[in-house]
Formats: sequence, C-alpha cells, structure tokens
Amino acid sequence: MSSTILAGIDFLAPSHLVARQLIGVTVLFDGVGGRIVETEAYDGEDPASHSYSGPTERNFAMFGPPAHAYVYRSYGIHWCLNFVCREEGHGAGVLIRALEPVTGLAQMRERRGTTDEWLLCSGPGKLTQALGVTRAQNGTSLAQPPFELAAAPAGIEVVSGPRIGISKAIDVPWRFGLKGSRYVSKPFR
DNA sequence: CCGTAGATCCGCT
DNA sequence: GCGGATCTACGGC
Repeated sequence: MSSTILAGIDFLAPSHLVARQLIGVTVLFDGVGGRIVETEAYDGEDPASHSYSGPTERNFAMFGPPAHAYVYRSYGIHWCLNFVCREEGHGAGVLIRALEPVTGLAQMRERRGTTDEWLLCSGPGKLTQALGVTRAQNGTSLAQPPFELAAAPAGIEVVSGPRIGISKAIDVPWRFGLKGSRYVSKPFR
C-alpha cells in the first residue's frame, strides 16, 4: 500500500486540515503548474460534498486511496481536480481552486488561449485546462508522474472563508487561500 | 462595473 | 426534468 504522506502532508487527516496545509504546495502535471493559492474542503458529512450520498460511478475515487486524484466534469464542460483524503471511510477531498503559475507558462497560455497570467489558473476549471488534467487522471496517484508535488515553504500565511458556488452549507468556512495572493479566483474578505 | 444566459454531462427526483 | 464544487460573452448602466 502506498504512503498517505505527500509534500509533508498526511492525507489521512480531516479534509479541512489538508486543504489548509495544501496552500503553498507546488503541483506540477507533466512539468506544468505552480503554487496552490486556493483550496476548498469537502467531506462525507457535508451536504455540499459529492460524497455525501455515498459512492456513485462519478465519485468513486473519493472513496478510494488518499493522496490520489478525483477528477469530475463540472457543468458538462470543465474538469475539476480534487486531492482525495480519507476520514473513517467517508469520502473526502480537497478541490484545487487556483494556482499561481510558475512553470510551463507558454504551454498554459496556449491551452487557455490568453496571455494574461492571472487568467491562466484562477479557478478550478481554468487550472485543469492550463495543466491538461482530464478524466484520464481520475483515481490516479498524486505520488507518481505525471504528477509531482513539492512541500510548501515555511511561514505561509493562510486566510479562510465560505466556499464558492454552492447552495448547501454555505457558511462552513472551508475555503482557504494564500494571504495577499492576486492569483485567487475571488478575493477573500 | 454589474447581471445574466448559454454551453451541455451526470446524478438524483 | 432539473440543478450543479464553472467560465465566457454580451448587454445595460
């Protein structure tokens, strides 16, 4: 069985702790990516989570091994990337919502069709398009290529607030961001 | 600047 | 059938 610890984070921990620790972690996909500046936590007792009603064909990866990817189709158009956690057998995960672009900027610009750096990865659908992540990565390990994770530097300052774009459990403060980052999808208040 | 519509997959009623 | 962990283009102020 593979390790549940990656980039200095134990993915067996509750998803909101993992989401907070993921801020500042570098994620690359085929050598293209950057620093995570925005995340959201979801877990099995959370009405807003895909895993709330148990496993389905779409969400089965959320019930699989931790430190793996859960990728789903959003609004029939976009791909969204989650890092799977595990709490007591409930499906749980962290939605990666925004990156600060660091490597592979030319490829990101080509895939996104814009040169504006802030528009490359400032949203869950944008960053999967910029990195080339699709359904093909659903259920795959984050510990092996083409994924590559690197630990966050010390002294990261994290802010939090309510999650975005949901209608259930709207006051749970499980959205996390890098303080002062201009690469988040929406400002924190 | 703001609000809204449209694209169109998948799970639930 | 409908709503959604979204994004973009477009129209109005």
